[in-house]
Amino acid sequence: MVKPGEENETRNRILGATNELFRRQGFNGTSLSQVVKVSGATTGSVYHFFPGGKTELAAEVLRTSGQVYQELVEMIVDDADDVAIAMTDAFGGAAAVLVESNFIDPCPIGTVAREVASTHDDLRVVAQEVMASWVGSLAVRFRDAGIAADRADALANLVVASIEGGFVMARTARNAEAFASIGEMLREVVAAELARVGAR
Amino acid sequence: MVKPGEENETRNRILGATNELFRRQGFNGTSLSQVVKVSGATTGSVYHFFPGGKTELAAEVLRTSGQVYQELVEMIVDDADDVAIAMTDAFGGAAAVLVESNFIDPCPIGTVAREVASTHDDLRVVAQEVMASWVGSLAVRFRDAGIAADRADALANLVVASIEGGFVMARTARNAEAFASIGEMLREVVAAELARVGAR
DNA sequence: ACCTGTCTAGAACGATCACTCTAGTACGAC
DNA sequence: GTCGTACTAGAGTGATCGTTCTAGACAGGT
Repeated sequence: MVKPGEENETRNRILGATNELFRRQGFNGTSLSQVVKVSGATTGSVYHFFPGGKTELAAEVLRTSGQVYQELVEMIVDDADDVAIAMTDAFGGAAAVLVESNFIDPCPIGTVAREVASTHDDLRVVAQEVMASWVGSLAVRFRDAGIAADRADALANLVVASIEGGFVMARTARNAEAFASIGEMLREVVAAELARVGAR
Repeated sequence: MVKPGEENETRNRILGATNELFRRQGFNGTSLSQVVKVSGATTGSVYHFFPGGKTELAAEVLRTSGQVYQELVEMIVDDADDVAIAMTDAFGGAAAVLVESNFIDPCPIGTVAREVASTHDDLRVVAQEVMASWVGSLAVRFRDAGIAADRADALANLVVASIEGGFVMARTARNAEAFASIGEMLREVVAAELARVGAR
């Protein structure tokens, strides 16, 4: 019996395996038989924990991994000397992860979102909520640094788009140099904005 | 009998149908039976023109649509008053296409690239060549506007990443406002770079 | 001891996948 | 006319897909 709030180990193994498989192959490229094999669970367990099947499983993967990424970025920003430096910290860290993982996609959300946006509206909405949350979280921190609300929103959108696009490019080229250089450009852009508002 | 260099109509219908299907559903989400149905061709014709099957068909779609996009962007840049204005022109145009097409993906390359980068290395290489060509084409135009080579490269990478990431966000949110705002931010970034080199 | 609910186990289902194969049509060359 | 090539046509292949289903294991609560 699992107490409320407590996490089930098999369920977590299924989520972890699916996350990794999505990052390599996307949603349509990943079969439940692969999930069963990699996670070490059985078909029965998968449908026990995710009665809605592959779609429900995917939704949960997007939500959990979206939150992990948000918390990671927030930690990086809050630990940095200012929000401009945080850009190179975040992009540099992600670049290192890309190289270490042999250019597996660092994040399943962008891939899955683009695959299913026209075919699985429920998954599209989940991905949209996750991305909106990222943008909102970043915008708050830009505002806290003294940047006006509308500029903070525009900046946050640019940063999130650059991360997603940078993942595509780095993964495709199997090379993270361009990715790191994007982080450096964003550092300059944010720094210029901070200088404009005479901040910090 | 098709003369050399002449284009075959059925082949083009197959390519066009596959392009559209990839933009809605990606590579793994699109079946050859769908391609056959939408194009009005037959399985025999598909394998006649693309003996390598789905992979060869996909490679050809990526190449042709990559070239179309490159020529479009080059036209926009060359028609604009300067490379900064070209940013809002390009992003504004793409935003309009997004809305008109009901947020079908404007471009199959990013989606397919991310799906298959770990599983179909030949397709990954094709996508990489296409993206590298985009970056190169943009970088040349930034250099022509007086921007130093390394800055031009970094700027071009940022722009291409922002386009790809912007597509993901707009398609997921079914809303192109953030996409257009990214174009405006890039216009400012490029304009600042032009001002720095005292150009044009 | 015996429920009850949670979770595991995996065979089986019909549908669909990418792909192959054989047969046929259309047409220019000669 | 009759060849050869380009192309169309679609039934058939085995494999694998997402999902369902039945059966059983294991744990408290009573």
